[in-house]
Amino acid sequence: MDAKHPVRTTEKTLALVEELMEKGPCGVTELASDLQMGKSAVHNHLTTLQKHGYVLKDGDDYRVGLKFLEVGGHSRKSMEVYQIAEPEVKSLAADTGELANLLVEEQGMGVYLMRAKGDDAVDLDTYAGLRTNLHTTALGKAILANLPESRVDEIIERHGLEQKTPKSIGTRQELFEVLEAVRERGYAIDDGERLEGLRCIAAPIKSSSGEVLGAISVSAPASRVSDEDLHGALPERVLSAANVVELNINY
Amino acid sequence: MDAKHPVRTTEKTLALVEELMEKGPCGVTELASDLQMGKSAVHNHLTTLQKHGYVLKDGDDYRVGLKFLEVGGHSRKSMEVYQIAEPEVKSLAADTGELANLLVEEQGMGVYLMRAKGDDAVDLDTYAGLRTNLHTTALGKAILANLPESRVDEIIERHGLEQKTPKSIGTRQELFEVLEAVRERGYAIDDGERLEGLRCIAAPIKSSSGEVLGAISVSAPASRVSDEDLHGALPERVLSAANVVELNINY
DNA sequence: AATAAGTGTTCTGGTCGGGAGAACGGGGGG
DNA sequence: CCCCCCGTTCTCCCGACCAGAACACTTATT
Repeated sequence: MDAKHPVRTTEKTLALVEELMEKGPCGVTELASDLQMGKSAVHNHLTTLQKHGYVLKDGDDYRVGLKFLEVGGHSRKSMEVYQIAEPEVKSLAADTGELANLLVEEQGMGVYLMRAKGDDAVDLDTYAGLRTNLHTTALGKAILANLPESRVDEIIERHGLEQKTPKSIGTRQELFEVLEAVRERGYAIDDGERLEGLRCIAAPIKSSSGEVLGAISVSAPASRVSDEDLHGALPERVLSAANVVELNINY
Repeated sequence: MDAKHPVRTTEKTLALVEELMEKGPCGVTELASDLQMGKSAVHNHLTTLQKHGYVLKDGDDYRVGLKFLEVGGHSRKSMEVYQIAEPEVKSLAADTGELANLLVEEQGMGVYLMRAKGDDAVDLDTYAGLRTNLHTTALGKAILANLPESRVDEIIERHGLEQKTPKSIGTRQELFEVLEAVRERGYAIDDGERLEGLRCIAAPIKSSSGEVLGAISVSAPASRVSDEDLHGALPERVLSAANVVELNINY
């Protein structure tokens, strides 16, 4: 489903925003050379974005503005799965003392909708809105395990199976074996695949018709998660949270 | 500082996104008639936005995607005042049991960066990213009170003094009197101006050079805030939270 | 001080692409 | 079965995007 008649001007604007996001605040000339555009074009785009609040000027540098947060925040707020799961994720974090997360799938990528920190939680560099490859996290695996096989293949084709660490899943074969195990267990595990020493347990949120709406997880340092915990009390607590959300969504 | 050579194509894209945000998911024809554009133009813009994750297609309807949350979330995460104030706002909410907020000023408007709910917190329809006129909230008044008079006048000229409720501040004169009182007290109050029965106390966060970086607040139903609390224990707790943030920002 | 080299901003014209309008395809209701 | 309305595709013309040059500053260097 590609754009047959892409609006090139809009694509330039978006490229500008994303470049500005990655590099942080910077000036017109630098952006122009990075994106191979003329200075005047960059300037026109930036002032247009500024006029509408999407970009701000700090002295001579430009940076992305909070208008994106308004649009994105509104979008998130209007998602049923967020509204219902939010309190559950918070209490999951409070009960376990660890870091709890909520992820949804969008265009084959995982998007963190929120994170809640318990009293002892590790501080990962995730944030609301962050995108990640589904096959690299427990959250993503919990979602993939509940998508039709054809859909999973589409996602592999579109985004590949990038290996973040040596432990990452690297082949289609390996992925499908892991997903089968997830389906049997009912929850997904990440034991140091994403980050050495970090253990993660995730459970899917499914609608009454069986469609996956997202996934909930808890992340904790391996030092606080014994091997028994990894397949005992912790998954149970995560599954129970996911279950409460499912019940509330399906009335 | 208006755009001298606005990129009209980009403005159409942005208008499309904002219309889509306000109306929620809807189809090409409806958007086209709302924005007085041709169907093909709308379609081209939407597919372009979709290609980059800013818009999604649900059946025949389009809706805004979470890419905005990624950009906005990244922008928020990179703000020093957010990084430092976030834990303080959370503990403010936990201590008081009420709703705590963090607001910053951008282009003359207030933008909520976050909200944290205590155990008894009321559930307002604010969300991270929401924009509000500064003169209508305690948070905004705490900020305005610490901006140069000329800046306040610019903001009045740009955004007016819209009256949300009959109690709202309606004239420049009235606003400046209120701001003077805020400066003397050190904190701002909203006693039912924004919402009948809601009381709100806000304190500014200032850098060592005296510049306002944002404001912190607590919102609670009037039934739980006695008149003594309104000028006693509660402001003290809010001021202390703001103070901790100031100390951490200024090292 | 005067110069040079960097910046962001403005201006203009040519040319490339955005978008109106018409045509297509397909799904749903009378 | 037909009709109406939807999203999508197509084509061609006119308008707008943007390269490049000129301008107005600030800052570093001589």
